[in-house]
Amino acid sequence: MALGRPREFDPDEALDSAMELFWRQGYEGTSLADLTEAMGIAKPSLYAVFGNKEDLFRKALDRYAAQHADATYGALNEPTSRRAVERLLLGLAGVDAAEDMPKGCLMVQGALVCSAAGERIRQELCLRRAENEAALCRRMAEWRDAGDLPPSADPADLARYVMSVGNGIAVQAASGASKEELRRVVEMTMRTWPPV
Amino acid sequence: MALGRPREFDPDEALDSAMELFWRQGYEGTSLADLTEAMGIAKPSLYAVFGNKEDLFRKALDRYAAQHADATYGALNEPTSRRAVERLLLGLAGVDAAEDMPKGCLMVQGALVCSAAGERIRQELCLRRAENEAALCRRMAEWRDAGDLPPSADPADLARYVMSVGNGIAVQAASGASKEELRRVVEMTMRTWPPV
DNA sequence: GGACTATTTTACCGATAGGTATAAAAGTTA
DNA sequence: TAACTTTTATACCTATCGGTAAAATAGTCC
Repeated sequence: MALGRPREFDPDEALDSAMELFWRQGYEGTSLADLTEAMGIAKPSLYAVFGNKEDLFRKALDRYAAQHADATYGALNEPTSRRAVERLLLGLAGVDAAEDMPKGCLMVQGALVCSAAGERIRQELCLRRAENEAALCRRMAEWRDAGDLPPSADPADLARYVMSVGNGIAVQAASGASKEELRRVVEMTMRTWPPV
Repeated sequence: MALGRPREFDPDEALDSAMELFWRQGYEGTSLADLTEAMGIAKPSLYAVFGNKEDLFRKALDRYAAQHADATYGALNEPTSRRAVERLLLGLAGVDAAEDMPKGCLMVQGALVCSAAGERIRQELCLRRAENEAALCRRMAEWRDAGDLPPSADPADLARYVMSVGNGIAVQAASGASKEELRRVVEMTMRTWPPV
């Protein structure tokens, strides 16, 4: 096995570097020259292992989800909406304002708007955000049906409200807000949960 | 007066076109070719009247503020925090999801992240968002001192919380949320105001 | 009508964008 | 050692980026 010349770089490490760069500068704000320099490889190696720029971004997005976002969305497993929403928002605040990582959320600032060339990536991010909101919406319905939320509560409205706060936290983080400041935003949101 | 060949385009109309394009595609996502096509003028005319791309964006930002944002922030003149915050958030929702305009907020999505070349514009937007939050913070202190908010209320925390919801609404709008959906986010936020 | 002035059009600039062809290099297998 | 396979580095491709020089054009003033 292991035919041919062995690869000189670790694809996972290189993907981490690409992810951090996309996170910090966005999809269209990151050039292939930026990427190859940060990843420590040349363009042909990048294309051989990761495909084109769009493929690489999708792989970086998957890695972002696995390493940073998924644990936060594990909050949906909490038995009560209060504990879940608090854990979710605190998790987002922690990821968005971590000391050693880019500020903000890759799923928000990776391609919030873009040129025509980046439209497919923008829609991909829109879809992922919508999926997260839909998952939260389904859980809201379960909590309501279990009596954890009032029968009059609208699951879609509650999910959209929580994700609005979460996305707002992402913008505040990208603007330089500290983790402690964001924690206080979460605290104020939770002080009045549920808002019905 | 009026020496020389008369200008064939209306600078205000051209600036409106540029503003809408920056609003829809962001600072770096909008090329000079995009701009000149939408504005209906050639590059030398653009440079003569508006300066370079960065100058043009700043002028578009000023026009955005004058035509769309300033009226919303007039909500700060309301005598009570409840009326002000509700008017502010409803105003943002209305601007961010207006039918005939790009979705979202230029001050958020104009340059939330960018390449090194756009860093000055990103900081300019950060500064403007911070100024808006600071203005809201000052009003919160006044409302608190006037007895409209509890003495324990922290103006900075309240302002950051409101702007988080506002920025979250901007992201939701850019993701396709309708004005009615955003209106319900505001309603839930106001149902528990103040969150102290 | 001619001089003057500002705007238009056209063509162009160097730098960089994403992407690839080619061939040298570094291993494994026989 | 020779054949084979994969990755490497180098050089290059076309298109587009932001920005500008030069000349043609369309008005006003005398």
